[in-house]
Amino acid sequence: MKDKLGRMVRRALESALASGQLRPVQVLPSIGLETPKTPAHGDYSTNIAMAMASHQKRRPQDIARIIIDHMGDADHLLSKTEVAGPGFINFFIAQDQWYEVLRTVHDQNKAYGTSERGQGQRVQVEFVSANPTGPLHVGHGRCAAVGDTLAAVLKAAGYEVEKEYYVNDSGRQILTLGRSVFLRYRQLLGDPVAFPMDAYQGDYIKDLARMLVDREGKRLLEIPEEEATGLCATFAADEILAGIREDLETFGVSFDRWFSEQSLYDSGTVQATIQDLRYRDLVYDHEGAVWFRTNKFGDEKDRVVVRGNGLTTYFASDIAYHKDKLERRFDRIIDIWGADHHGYVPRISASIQAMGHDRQTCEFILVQLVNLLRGGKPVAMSTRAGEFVTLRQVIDEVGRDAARFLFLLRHYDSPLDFDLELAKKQSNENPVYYLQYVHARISNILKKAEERGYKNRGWHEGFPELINLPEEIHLIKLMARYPEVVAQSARLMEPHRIPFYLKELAGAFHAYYHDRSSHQVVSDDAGLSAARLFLVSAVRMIIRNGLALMGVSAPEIM
RNA sequence: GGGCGAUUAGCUCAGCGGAUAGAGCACAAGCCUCCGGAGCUUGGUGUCGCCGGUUCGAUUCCGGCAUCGCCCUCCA
Repeated sequence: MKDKLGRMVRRALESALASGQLRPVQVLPSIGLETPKTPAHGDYSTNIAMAMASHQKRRPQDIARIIIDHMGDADHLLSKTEVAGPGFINFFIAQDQWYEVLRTVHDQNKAYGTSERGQGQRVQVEFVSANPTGPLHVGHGRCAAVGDTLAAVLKAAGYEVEKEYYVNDSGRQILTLGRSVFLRYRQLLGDPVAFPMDAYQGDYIKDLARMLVDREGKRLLEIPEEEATGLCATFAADEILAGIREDLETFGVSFDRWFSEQSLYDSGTVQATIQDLRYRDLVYDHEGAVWFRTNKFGDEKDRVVVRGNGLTTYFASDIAYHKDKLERRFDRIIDIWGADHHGYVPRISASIQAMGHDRQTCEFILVQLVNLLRGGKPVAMSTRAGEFVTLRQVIDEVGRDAARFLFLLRHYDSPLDFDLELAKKQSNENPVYYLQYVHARISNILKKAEERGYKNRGWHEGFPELINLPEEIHLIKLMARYPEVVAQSARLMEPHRIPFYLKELAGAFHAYYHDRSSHQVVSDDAGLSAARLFLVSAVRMIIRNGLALMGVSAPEIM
């Protein structure tokens, strides 16, 4: 609808320019169509006349009038066009055109809302990527929900999307993990060895040690400590990673690829990358360490890639990792991180640029922290002491649907208060049920309709023009906006726009549904019933499609 | 001290440079002979943190200031 109108305005503008009634322009201005807040301002409006006013040296109202005079409307899309306010052109869509929206929704069904704006460009979305040194916690859950939904939204917008999890299965934190497990292992076997503060404190370390005792007995005490620690590290990391995969699967998040950091060392990519940088004089030696000239590319200072002790930093493998990503020829690379990593952005951007790519190729989404509450009171969390509420616990307590939905109900820029009690409430304070309820309700209506002899097929044979109440047209207008919402969500990389839109649609439906005196869907009037079934089943499709983008189920009964 | 983000109704938050800034919660009063009350209807609030700038037009963009959060290791 909007696209169609946009093309009409463009043609009118071109025609007006060709006629000489408007001064020639270097480039055709882009035509912004928006949905006015007030219905009195039409279904769509454009500010094009005001935008051109200064260049044209004429009153916006005059320009608007000229454009309108050049507009053709062969399809009778519009019922009224007017110039209003300081120079807006307001368009009123003819009522019968809205029925087309219902047909489109039904014809496209699960594809309704998708678009081609991505033109098949390849996008990689990397998210979660938590170290395999402990279970996922709520913060990772938010990143998982945001990343998975963004990927789905981008896919719906015509991008080819790959989801990836970067596994930090190398480096010091893995050694610490191995050491922690080995110490717990020794303790379990009666060795009263001290457990230091810098080891991982969580109870899951003890569980892993217990598994090792069951599996290996005392064997690890009889081999060199370094070897034993290494075995513990590999064992623990594998177990924890398996747990992470399982948790994410339960959360409905799947990845196309799990990329191992260690593989970058095994293949020599890290060393090769540093060599390459050295060859191009992008790294230098200083005080025994090797530094990357990130400062030359916008970072506040240079960064160490090889420490004085000869070990590479996390940053070193991350450069190699991003080099690998770049070589995989994605058109866009999106990294989703917790906001506490924001200081890392400039150095990654710097390294992208240093490797000869446009720094814009890699985009970053920084997801703010999650404050976990229970009944309004903060839940104590300390990773250091190993006390945190895991994603698994949250899913078990409030359910996957509520968790995913609530994680998406804030712009990722804002810190999120996640209240466990609220998430469990089946009331109007908890919006996820509000949406699912619409789906269940309409499902029930359709079921009742079938029982009364209205066959599914028959709805299409109804007369949509019987749908003509203002509330009904309002619902259709909302439905017409859905593809724009998805496209916008993709363009701005803002998944939260989906649940906000769906809440609005759900509210409009509930209001419609409740006025039974004039809106009874299934009645004795067969034609009207068929038409209204056509309307509400379209609502159901959109609710289902939107929830699907968020990874939230659309139940038929609740 | 430096960086990033935020600041909109009592609370939690939406808001694509546009016209009279919205929603949910909370509070109050109503609504089931009915296709599911996990619902609906009706009530009213705002110096859009402050000061400048750009613009025909700024809650929106830019700069400064204030406040809050996070970060600032040869940690990951």
